[in-house]
Amino acid sequence: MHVIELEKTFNPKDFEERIYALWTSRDCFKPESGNQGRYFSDPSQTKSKDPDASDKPFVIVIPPPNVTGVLHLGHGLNSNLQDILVRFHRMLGEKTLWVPGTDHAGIATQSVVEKKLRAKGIRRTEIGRKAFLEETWKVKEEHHGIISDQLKKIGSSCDWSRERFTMDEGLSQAVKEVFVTLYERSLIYRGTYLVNWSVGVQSALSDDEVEFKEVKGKMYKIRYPLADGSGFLQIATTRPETLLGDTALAVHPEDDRYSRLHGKEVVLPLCNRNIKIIADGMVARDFGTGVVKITPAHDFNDYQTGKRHNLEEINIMNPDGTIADSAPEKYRGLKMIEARKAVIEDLEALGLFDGADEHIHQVGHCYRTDTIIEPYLSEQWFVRMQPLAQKALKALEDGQIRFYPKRWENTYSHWMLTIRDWCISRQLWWGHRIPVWYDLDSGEMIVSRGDPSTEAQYAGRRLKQDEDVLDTWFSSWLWPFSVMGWPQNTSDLKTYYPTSTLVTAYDIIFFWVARMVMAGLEFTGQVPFKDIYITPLVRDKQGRKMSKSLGNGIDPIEIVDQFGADALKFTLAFLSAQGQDILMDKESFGIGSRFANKIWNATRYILMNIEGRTYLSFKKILAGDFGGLSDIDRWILHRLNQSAKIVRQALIAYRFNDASSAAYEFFWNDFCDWYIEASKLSLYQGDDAEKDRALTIILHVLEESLKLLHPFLPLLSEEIYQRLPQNSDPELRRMFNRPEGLLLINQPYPQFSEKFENTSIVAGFDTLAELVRGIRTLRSEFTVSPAAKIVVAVNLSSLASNDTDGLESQRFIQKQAALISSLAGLGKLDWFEAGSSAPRPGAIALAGKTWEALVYIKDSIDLAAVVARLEKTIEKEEKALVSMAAKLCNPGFLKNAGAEVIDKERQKVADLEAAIVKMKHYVTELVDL
RNA sequence: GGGCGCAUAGCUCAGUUGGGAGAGCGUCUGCCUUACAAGCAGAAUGUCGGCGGUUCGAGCCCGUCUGUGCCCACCA
Repeated sequence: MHVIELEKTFNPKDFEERIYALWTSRDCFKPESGNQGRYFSDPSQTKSKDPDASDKPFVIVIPPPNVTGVLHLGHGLNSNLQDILVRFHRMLGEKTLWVPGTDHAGIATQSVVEKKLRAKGIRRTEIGRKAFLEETWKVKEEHHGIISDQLKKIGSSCDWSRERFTMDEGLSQAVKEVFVTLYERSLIYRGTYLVNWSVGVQSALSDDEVEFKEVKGKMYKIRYPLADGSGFLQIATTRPETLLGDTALAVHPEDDRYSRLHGKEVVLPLCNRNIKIIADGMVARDFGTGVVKITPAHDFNDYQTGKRHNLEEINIMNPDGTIADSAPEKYRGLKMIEARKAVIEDLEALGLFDGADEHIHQVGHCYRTDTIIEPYLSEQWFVRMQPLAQKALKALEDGQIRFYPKRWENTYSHWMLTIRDWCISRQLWWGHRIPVWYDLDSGEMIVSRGDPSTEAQYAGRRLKQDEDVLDTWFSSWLWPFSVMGWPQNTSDLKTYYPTSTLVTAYDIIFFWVARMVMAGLEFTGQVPFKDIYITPLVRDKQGRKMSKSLGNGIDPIEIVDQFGADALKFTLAFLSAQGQDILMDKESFGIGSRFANKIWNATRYILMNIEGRTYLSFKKILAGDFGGLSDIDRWILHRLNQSAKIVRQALIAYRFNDASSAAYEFFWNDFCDWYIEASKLSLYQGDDAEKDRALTIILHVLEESLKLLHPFLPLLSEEIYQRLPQNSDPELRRMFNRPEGLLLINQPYPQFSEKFENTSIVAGFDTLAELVRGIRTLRSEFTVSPAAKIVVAVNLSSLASNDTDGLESQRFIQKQAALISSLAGLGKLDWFEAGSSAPRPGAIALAGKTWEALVYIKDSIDLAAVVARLEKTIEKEEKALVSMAAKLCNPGFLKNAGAEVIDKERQKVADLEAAIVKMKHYVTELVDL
């Protein structure tokens, strides 16, 4: 065989970039490449379809990261899980597409650019909208490559030829189309309402963009003198400065304390205006004094109350958060917080301030700038959400969409049920400008897909486009179909929409997931995806979110540099238990790193042995040629078969930790620890024919393992796959009619097959493993050097009948045991009979379920320790026996448990009893020794 | 105030139809055994948060309490 040895030291840097470049150079990530879709698009294809493969393409659209952002570990996790799914489905033979792209992220990006300008002493208002946007596009272009390069660096198999940006030409078209259509369907309206105003951004926000935080504040008690001079009313407020905009006081209609005051007036302190006392059910009688100040323009409750009572709405705030001219001159221009202080001081001077109590309450903060949200009266655009929500709710009820884990469905429906209209206008420059024009003369409003100012129809009219832009999510919610070319009926749209699975974190279920379902249903009549996998959140070991301010973030690229992309990917998958946040630090990546190293070295060992060997036909070996399969071969093929089943089931159920750990356990525990060790019998001691036979099988199992592992360690598995002789040697490829090329697009995913199922072989293996472990433990107890050869007499007569196969198995196990546990030799089979109570002097007896052995160790140093250990075990087992036996005496158990269960229990008790008897027997012997 | 999670080995967590408790890391012991010391072999470690219930049988089902985290919500 053609020899390619692996470098002694595993270094992912040697191949990661090269392998990724190889994939892209062959257009592997395009759904048209390789074997993708082979089972259904080509009628002449004779290969049978994978039982787990769907006839439809498998499609994922990436949750577009912020274009000016950098990859954080959350992206790393998210992209990795998508990559695993995509690679798995690709190998199932489905046509597979993963669409990458980025989001223009209005507020975040504009802030970045503003900050940059400010560093140069420039304000955006100084350079104007046009220049500012040019600058922003420049920044976008500079940054754009960062995220995609980082995604490439972690091995993401996205189709880069289909990369999109939320503000590119096509997507802008989609946004306009949607805006105008919704307007035409009366689902978009404009009006003056109280909205969440971010003073930091100086823009309106949607309800979902407000984060409520617990704040230690004060409850101020203020006197409002009655206008008729008959006294005063005390009110309590957390925001005394809004007093300047009060237009009423309210009491509960049935509150006897105040019923005589309904309709009377109080003098608004500091403003010298009279305001009415109204009765309204919104007032809680038992809170404070039962009197509430009403400021319709600066409080959401008061706004509603104001509407009910037709109160005046006095806006006392400027967009920048300072007091407006509608307030008394003294306070104008002060920031709200400064005004608070001034108001309290002035009230105190007037004897109207009754002190303040500590008060903890929830205060809305801007999710981007973390500044306090002010309710602010302004003219904005809104989407009427209820009609959309109804459809989206029904889609969940009908089972058209499904969340993993399922509990997020409650979050989704709860949001849908309590939904309010969506404020979509933002007072920013960076974003999709609202496609509405106003005739400056007539005031007419023109909502248009095109640009009316260039259309003949509007020639000669003075038109001005709405100054505002749309909420970023107004383009994101179209993502699954806009990236496919909608509103054009493109072939991509027809082929790849609706998509299959959405992979995202729970913090954007409202912002994004829910709204995408709405938009999908409204504009395409279909849900945009069927499965929604909600990823865990990555946290530090203390359970805190990773953030810049805490400095506890982990840079995925740093991890790639230190451990390799596969180590990053494998570790994240391994730790991704469904519905459980991941707590980790840098050291956690040792899991993946060590595993990758293990795979490398196992392969290295195998490749070191191929010099001069002949690669045989695995099929023929299966058929019994070249000596056929040995028991241990049957066992590893059985385990591989089982593992393929487990991994597949886990991936289909989005159980990434189960999938990756099943593959891990198979490779490390079964393949490396046992099978490769056992192979040394053949590779070191066998004749040429045996070496060829053994190596062919081991290469086969290795290759299957690489396929199994590919979704989790794509770069490494591809690299090694390329180096296996059956793939690197053109002659072998021709001879065995093997596909040329690449693991990721040419090879099917390992699948379960009945023909490799072999439960009886598992029993044989268990005997071997038990025997070997027993001998190893003894060695360890007696501190016998691993290099020292010892003698063991083994009796396996209870293992199998005396037919040829049985004897063959016994001999095989003996040889394997001798090899794996470094024995000098083994006694003759017939030397030691079952149940013999007279072991030779100097021997220590061992026993398992189906075997007994005598281990000759002359240099025993601590017999007492062995006896003690054995006695401890006996004690433990006897306890277990008591409870198990009790079960069998329990009439209830015998009556209610199934016959099968009872039989199983009986067998277990019998086995345990026998084992205990044996152990006791050995203890006496040991003591006598 | 409502809703949803989580409490299992020193740490981080698995445990999918209820049938004698598991992994990784860490710890201890012995090994540089011609693939791997990023390794190998062996060992120790748990009233599965408390209490009660259902059941022949509960880490798993039900109730309740405690601790803890998140989401939603107009008590000024």
